[in-house]
Amino acid sequence: MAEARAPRPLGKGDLLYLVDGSGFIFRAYFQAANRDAKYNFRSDGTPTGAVNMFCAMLHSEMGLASSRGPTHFAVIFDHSSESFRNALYPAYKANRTEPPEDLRPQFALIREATRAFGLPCIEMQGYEADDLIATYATQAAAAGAAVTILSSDKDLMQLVSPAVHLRDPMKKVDIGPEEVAAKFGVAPERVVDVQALAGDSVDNIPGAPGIGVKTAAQLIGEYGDLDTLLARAGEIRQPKRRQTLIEKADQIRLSRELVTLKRDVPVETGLEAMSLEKPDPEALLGFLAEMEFRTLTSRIAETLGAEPPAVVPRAEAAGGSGAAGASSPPGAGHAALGGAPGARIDLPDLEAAVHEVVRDPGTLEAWIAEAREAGRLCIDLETTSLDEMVAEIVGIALSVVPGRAAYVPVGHTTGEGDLLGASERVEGQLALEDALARLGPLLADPSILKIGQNLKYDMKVLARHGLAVAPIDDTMLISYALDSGRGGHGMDELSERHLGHKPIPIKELIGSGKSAITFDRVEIDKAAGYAAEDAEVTLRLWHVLRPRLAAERVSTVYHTLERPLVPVLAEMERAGIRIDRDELARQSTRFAQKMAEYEDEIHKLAGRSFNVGSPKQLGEILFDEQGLPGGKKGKAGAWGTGADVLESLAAQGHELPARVLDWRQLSKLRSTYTDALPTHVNAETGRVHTSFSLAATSTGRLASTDPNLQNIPVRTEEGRGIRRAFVAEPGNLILSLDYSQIELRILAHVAGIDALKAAFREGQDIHAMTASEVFGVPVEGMDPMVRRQAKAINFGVIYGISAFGLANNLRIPQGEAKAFIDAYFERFPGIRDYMEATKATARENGYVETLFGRRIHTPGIAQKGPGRGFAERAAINAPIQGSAADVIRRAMIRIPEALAAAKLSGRMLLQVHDELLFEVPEAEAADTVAVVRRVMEEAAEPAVKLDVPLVVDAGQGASWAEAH
DNA sequence: GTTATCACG
DNA sequence: GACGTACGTGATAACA
Repeated sequence: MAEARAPRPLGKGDLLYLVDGSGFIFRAYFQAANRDAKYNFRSDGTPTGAVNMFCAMLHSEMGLASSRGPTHFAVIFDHSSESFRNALYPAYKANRTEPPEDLRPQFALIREATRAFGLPCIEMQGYEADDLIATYATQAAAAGAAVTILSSDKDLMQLVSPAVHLRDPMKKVDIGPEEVAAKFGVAPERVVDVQALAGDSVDNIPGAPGIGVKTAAQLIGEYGDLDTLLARAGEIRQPKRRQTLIEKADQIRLSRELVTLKRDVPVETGLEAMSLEKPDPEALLGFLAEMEFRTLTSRIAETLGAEPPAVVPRAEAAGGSGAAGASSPPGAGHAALGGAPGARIDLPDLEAAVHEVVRDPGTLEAWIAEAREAGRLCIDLETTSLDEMVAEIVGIALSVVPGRAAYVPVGHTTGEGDLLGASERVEGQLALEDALARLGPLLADPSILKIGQNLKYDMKVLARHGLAVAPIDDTMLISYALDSGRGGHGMDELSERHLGHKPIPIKELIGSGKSAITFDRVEIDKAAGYAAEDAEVTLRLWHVLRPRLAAERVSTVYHTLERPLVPVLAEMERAGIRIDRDELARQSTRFAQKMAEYEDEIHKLAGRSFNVGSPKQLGEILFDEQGLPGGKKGKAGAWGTGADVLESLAAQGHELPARVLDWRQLSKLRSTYTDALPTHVNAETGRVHTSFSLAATSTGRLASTDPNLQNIPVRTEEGRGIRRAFVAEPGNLILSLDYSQIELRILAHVAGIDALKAAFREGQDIHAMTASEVFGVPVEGMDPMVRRQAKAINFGVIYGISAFGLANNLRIPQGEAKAFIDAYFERFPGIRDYMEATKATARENGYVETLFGRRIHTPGIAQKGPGRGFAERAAINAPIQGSAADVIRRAMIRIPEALAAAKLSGRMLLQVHDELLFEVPEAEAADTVAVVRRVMEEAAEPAVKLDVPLVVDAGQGASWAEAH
């Protein structure tokens, strides 16, 4: 129950937000149009996009979740286009245009929305919103309160004072007296004088012809104020200006009257009525649900701690029939959707989609026929596990046209499984094998496009049933090609970003954490609503995203680097890699013994027992109790105990940190590798099957998960032992082929550094050569330390070098690091040029590109503050890391066919950024190396002809340790 | 769920 | 002149 509003007078310590409602409306409208105009309608056709954005903006500005938000809040609107100013000057705002057609019906709804939020909604005949804002701001400031006006209208800048600030709701910048002075060149009190002189073409204020803001500010600065200026106009040197000011004095005074806001409007609503209260959930959520804002309804229900009401699409409610089970398409659109793939079409309302549960072969065949007719099909499997190697199919969601989707349940069981696990198959489902037998030919049909979100998952599950899926289009990968760097590419995120719709969270069906159930135990009707929505949303995303590929010139990236990799990775992942569990168990035991010894020693050194694995406790021991030097607390107030800190303490001769480092290394190896890897062995295949994410990184690299096989230890002897457990089947060998220095080679190419290119062509030691050039020492008999430093510089360059970073890495003073960098740039000025050029590109375009055209967006490069340096270094690194990633992708795509053409039976197992791992029959090892090496070294061609050779090193053995 | 740490290229 | 920084990832344990 909402409490009755208690009027609370406003005074010192209070903060009043005054929203320029009319400005907000236009912002909301264009924001919505920008998002995706197609979805800005309620199911009955009422345009609601601006209402939706307006509500979202209000919600965020009210700051209900925060305690530092406003105490008072009001939204002010223009009553009509006429005001007292028209009496003064009939042409006032005469050249304003009519609001857009689809915005006009939203004005009333927006006022309704404001009231639903429980906010005063204020307007007055004869006055503009700005006058009311001026009046309230003046009153509030006089009462000692602070005021923030939410508007981007520069006419309001005259109101700014220490107590009254202006804030642009989109740009989120706060405008105080200093910012006004920066913009107008005068203090806020004199802004009207400047405006009076400069005039305003938007509002049709005449002003002084030939005088703009710059000149006006200069004149006011010189003479103090407008009256003085006009009185002493005769003194002005420039004849033309003098004449204008004398002749147009009346017009200028009139202009000032027009731009000066009225601060004494006889307002009816008092400030006390603006005290901000929590909205009445019933009224607000009711309104939002009526508008059919599903995402906003649930989000706001969450802030209010209330139950979100059901959102029932009007069209459907009016039609009277339930959604599920209806088999005829809604009147909208089927005919309109027959266009070519990716053609621009009008999508029917998402909230009104029809979800059909398919329980008999005939209905499934009807859907299959429809897909054949359309030439495409969106598919999404529901299964019992995220692990494709064990997942059982529970249901299949299909969609052919937006607006309709089907769910074919095949493996649902009774949810009431008791502790004995007794759960029975639910009646009324097609048999899995029957459904797959019918769908199989469709999925393999080369004339039918299969659309999905992360189809690699579905393809792997289907492959276990002997089904192939081709050709495909993957919305996740389309998004990745288009928008890498702009956010994630998961379906829920894409739906919110592009469709303005929040799909049903899986949590609502299966719960989360320990109490989560498997999908087969979800009721069929619930599952259908969820699954059908996913398939339909995916198809809608395809309609929205696919045309952008060509329009934004990233089709080639998608078609040559993303899509063809899907079947290749699916096969690698399905192959898996054999691990020697006994070897890992032996190592684990050895590590455990060693750790126990270290632990005893550590506790003795500390003088008491504690959890060595707790950085917090360790920090207290080292820095509070033992008082060791060099302690630094992080932002959380905890002592830093990272390896770098402990190493420097150990280097000073302290034993405790040295032992902790030893302990930590073993702890890491044991928990992450020797103990965790065996749990990932698949019961059926006896091998470990990682999953490669295609769209996880911003640069085009893959990422390996569950388990991550791209970070198996190699740098230390102890760690390298883990690789002995990655073994080939008897009679086979592990092959490892890796690109030598690929990122530096790409740098030499893109930056066009002749000396580096030549060094690579001649096969020189690139770090030694760098050292020789930078430090002026001969390569022969070089001090290994000097080479190490040059190596660090080379890596630094790839990362967007900074003196701080290099100093940290080499543990040298920052000044020395800077001298190194200066010397380096002195010798290789082209590198600095390249870095500057890359930053400039990123600033101009908002993205950088790899050699193969992959785009990596760099939002954040424009911002000020510490974030920018970050974004700049990422922008420098991205084309280099990304081009290398593209090269190995191209190689991977070609390798299966190259092996097949050479009649070689070896399998590709893993990719580790610049390395590929294979398992091959012993007899084929030499030939396989030859074929793969050739493909890898030529991978850039013919798209790009590198000025430097790519060189691939190869190794082989019974295990990864031997092959590397 | 977030943070600190550490494994890889 | 100060600020805060090497690029890109994922898994684990501790802690809240």
